[in-house]
Amino acid sequence: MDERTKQKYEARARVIKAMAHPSRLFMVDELSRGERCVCELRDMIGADISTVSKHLSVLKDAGIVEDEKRGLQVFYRLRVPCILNFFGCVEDVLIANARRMSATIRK
Amino acid sequence: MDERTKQKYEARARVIKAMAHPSRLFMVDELSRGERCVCELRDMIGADISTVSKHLSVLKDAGIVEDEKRGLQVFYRLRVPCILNFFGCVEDVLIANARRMSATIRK
DNA sequence: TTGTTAGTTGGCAAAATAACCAAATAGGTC
DNA sequence: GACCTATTTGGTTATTTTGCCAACTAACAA
Repeated sequence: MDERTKQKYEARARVIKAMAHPSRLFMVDELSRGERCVCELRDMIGADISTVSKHLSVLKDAGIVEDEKRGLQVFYRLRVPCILNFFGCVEDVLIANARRMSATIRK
Repeated sequence: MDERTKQKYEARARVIKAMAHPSRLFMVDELSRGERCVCELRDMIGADISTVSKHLSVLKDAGIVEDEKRGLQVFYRLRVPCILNFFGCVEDVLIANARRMSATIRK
């Protein structure tokens, strides 16, 4: 694998890695319904606000969300809505896994 | 966030996390073109075969690939082809990022 | 200017990942 | 059986990721 190809997959992996956490996945899903401020997400997730803020900055660094400060609050929104296509397929994988599990149990 | 919701996002995150590595992303891409044995993937990736094997077992545990032993070799193939939809959107994010970068530089 | 609220940043300890080597296993060949 | 080859598994070390707390900044209000 040449250097250029390697870099291509590293760049892709950075984006996917940014979503590879339950809280961040939840944020993406929630932001798909419209912008939210950090405090709203903190209330929904129930973690320390500094934790939520860091998760959001991971998504922001990956280019998945963007932020806008209005008054005291910072609102985040999805920058690339197609990111939602992920969920459909991930769900398919989970459904297939569930089927496999029950098939295994029956054996 | 109630326990059930939390578990839903944890399950999704496990699938996405399984793809969140350059080598594993490459494997998924490569397997989309047809099944490959471990040694073929090792040759393409250039890592130790034990490393490649462990990456494949991560994908397998997540339900993304399945394996079949034939003779001495073990062949892996995609179990859920829709996983490829990921790439299109990830690419969109990267393109948007590149635009943002050059816009920032111009400032 | 003092206080209050919303959010970010730095630092730290715990947990999870990654890559390699060595050893074990499994399928074949001689 | 002895001997390859392909792959998996166990163990170790290095690196990265997480989550919390405390300290800091920004916007606004009294």
